[in-house]
Amino acid sequence: MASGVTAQTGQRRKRLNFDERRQEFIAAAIEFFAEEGFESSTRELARRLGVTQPLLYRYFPSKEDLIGEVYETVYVNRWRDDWDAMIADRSLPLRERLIDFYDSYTDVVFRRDWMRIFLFSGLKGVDINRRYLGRVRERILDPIVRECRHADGLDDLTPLPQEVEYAWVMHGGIYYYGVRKLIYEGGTLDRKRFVIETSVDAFRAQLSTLRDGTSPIRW
Amino acid sequence: MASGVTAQTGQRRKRLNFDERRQEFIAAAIEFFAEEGFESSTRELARRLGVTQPLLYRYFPSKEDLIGEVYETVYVNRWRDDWDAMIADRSLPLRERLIDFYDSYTDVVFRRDWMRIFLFSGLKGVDINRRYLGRVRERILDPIVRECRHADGLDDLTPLPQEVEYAWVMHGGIYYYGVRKLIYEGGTLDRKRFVIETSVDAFRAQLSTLRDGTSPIRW
DNA sequence: CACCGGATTTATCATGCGATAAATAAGATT
DNA sequence: AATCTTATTTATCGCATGATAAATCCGGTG
Repeated sequence: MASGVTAQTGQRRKRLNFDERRQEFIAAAIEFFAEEGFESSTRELARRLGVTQPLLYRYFPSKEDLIGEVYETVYVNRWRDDWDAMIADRSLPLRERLIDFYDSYTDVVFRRDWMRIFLFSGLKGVDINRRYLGRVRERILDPIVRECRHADGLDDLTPLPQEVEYAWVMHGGIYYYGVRKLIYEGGTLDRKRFVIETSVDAFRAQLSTLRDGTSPIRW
Repeated sequence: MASGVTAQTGQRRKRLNFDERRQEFIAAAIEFFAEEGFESSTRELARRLGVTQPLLYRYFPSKEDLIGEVYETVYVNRWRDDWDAMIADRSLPLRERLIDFYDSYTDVVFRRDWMRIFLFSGLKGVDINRRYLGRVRERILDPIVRECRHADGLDDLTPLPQEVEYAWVMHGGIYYYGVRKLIYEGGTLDRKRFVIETSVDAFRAQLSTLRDGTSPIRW
């Protein structure tokens, strides 16, 4: 088949420069590996792209390098830098901030490709998942706990370990809603708003009782 | 190498009957596939068992059949039938029942092999995950909500959809604690008890406000 | 001891994989 | 129009995979 003509449609395609073409391949790789797993073949990926398999090796030295680009694009590029500000903007009520943040955050992660890539790479034991979760803790959960402490009139904003652990539980509860709907049930996210509001409210209420020691467990 | 002598140690092994040998293979397959994924080779599995690869086909018609046995053993055989009774035993306080149940439930699912098998099979899109979650809902979450309604003095115990959805969130929060520790962080579960108690307490408190409509969201 | 039957291994097939080298096609440059 | 450049394809290598058939081993039985 001639170049500049896609395999599937036979349509003429504009010739892209190296970087654009590379990005096109990465985008297709995300979709492909998210659905089929990283063990799927470069031949099948090339077939879906309408090119031959050796062409991929013109743009990426190895399959593992291509997968690395997939990680980078999904985990790093989709992270939104305004999340910090959303959480910390004290001109708004804390409840509103947390709900707005999780609305925005789940717009990013409640996507089939994001979740499946995350699950696949986590099972491979790649270090990037650990790094991502470290970032969640530092830039999301710690700040949330700090804002809660501030809203509750505490002077020392330093998060207690049990506060962070419980923030993980709230976070996980919301996240697992997405996993269940998108990965297991294949359904819609029409109760996302309810889940976020309920989780945030329950978290805030429980966090105080956790702190002032009325909870039966202390560390 | 002669039969009855393991490949690795050269030790003599007692000759097992067909069913015992089969179970031995399944147990090894669980460990192996949990760690390496279902795409890993039957040759490597056989190597770890100290037998040759074609021997597996004496006990299982195909790799897919062996994997089916893995599912069956992990999902069905490890389910404990006394969980229903633990949740419904009204001679004990509800809080205690829920905590005891989740202690027991997480003893089963907070295991690296269980979780990884579940994640791998879920990503494969096998139907067994959906069936498992259906069972969780019917035999765990619905009963929990019913017991909460009973404890709150309601006559109609029929769970409302938002009650069940929120029960899923609590369940997911606890579950995700295990995933995070066992899959991503590779750490210990030393805060399991705290996570369960906090989640259960927050759930019970939030469930009432959810029900009597003080929550800002209604369906 | 001789023999039978099932457990296990050896040998092999067809297929698919990641990767590389060489040939070709097509747009850009002069 | 002729030439250069590079994107893309064709051909191929070495290796691993799931699966099958035939040979071999070995414990149990007479």
